[in-house]
Amino acid sequence: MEAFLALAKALADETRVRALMALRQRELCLCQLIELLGLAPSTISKHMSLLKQAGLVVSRKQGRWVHYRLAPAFDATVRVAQEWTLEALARAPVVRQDAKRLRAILRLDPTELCRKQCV
Amino acid sequence: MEAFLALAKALADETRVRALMALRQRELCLCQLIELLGLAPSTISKHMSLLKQAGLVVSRKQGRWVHYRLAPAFDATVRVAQEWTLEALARAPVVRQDAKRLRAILRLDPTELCRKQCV
DNA sequence: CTAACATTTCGTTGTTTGGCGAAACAACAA
DNA sequence: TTGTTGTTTCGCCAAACAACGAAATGTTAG
Repeated sequence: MEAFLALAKALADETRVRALMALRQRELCLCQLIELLGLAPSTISKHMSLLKQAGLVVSRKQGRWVHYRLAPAFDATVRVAQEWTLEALARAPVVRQDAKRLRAILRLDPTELCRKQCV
Repeated sequence: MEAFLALAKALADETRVRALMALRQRELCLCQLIELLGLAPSTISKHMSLLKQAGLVVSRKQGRWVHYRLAPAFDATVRVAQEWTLEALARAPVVRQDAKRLRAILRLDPTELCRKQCV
């Protein structure tokens, strides 16, 4: 029950599901998610931490950067939650818009991107 | 996105998913859910209203009583949400205990139940 | 009609949650 | 070392939410 509620709560916030959808194709580092979602670093960090605790994403530290990607779901409940979300939101306007903006963000140099955010 | 978030939020509360699980086999009237879940009538009513708005349950008015049952899910997103929940929580201790208590509630003599039992 | 009763709505209260900024932390660079 | 930088933690505030009781609603019984 606890694990299920953690999943449902993780999916009950628009910012978090937008982040989740952005990870569909590739892993992203926190600064890229910050740029995409337009919220404070501490806020995004907290959201990603919640998604991680629920088992929906995993993180990988590479130097100073933390990369997030969809969790390989060994657990059936997590896998169904992921599939449910991906399927339900694939055509949502916000998600499509994010996908477009993400392509632009990925064209930028990650280092420059982070520097830009520090201003 | 709105409909998805309504579903996720509806499933992000233990009382509501317990109610949902109790409706697996048969429809129940509000007073039976009140008895099962042990909360105030107004609280349960509000929870059921939320589940209904999300599309997870439907209600049927019969006399003074309102019966709730799982919604026949024509919408794929709703159906997957229902299946995800039913599958994930089928073996949860609280849910099993509720199922047991529910059998007792359904066995109670209507007269003794005064305000709680439905015909 | 009036009374009784199941349910809903409304207003209040205490808790949870999402947001931010400042400071702490961690990893690299000079 | 010292400074820079990406991320996280902490403390705070405002909004959202779950719970209750009282009052309103709607329905059947007398």
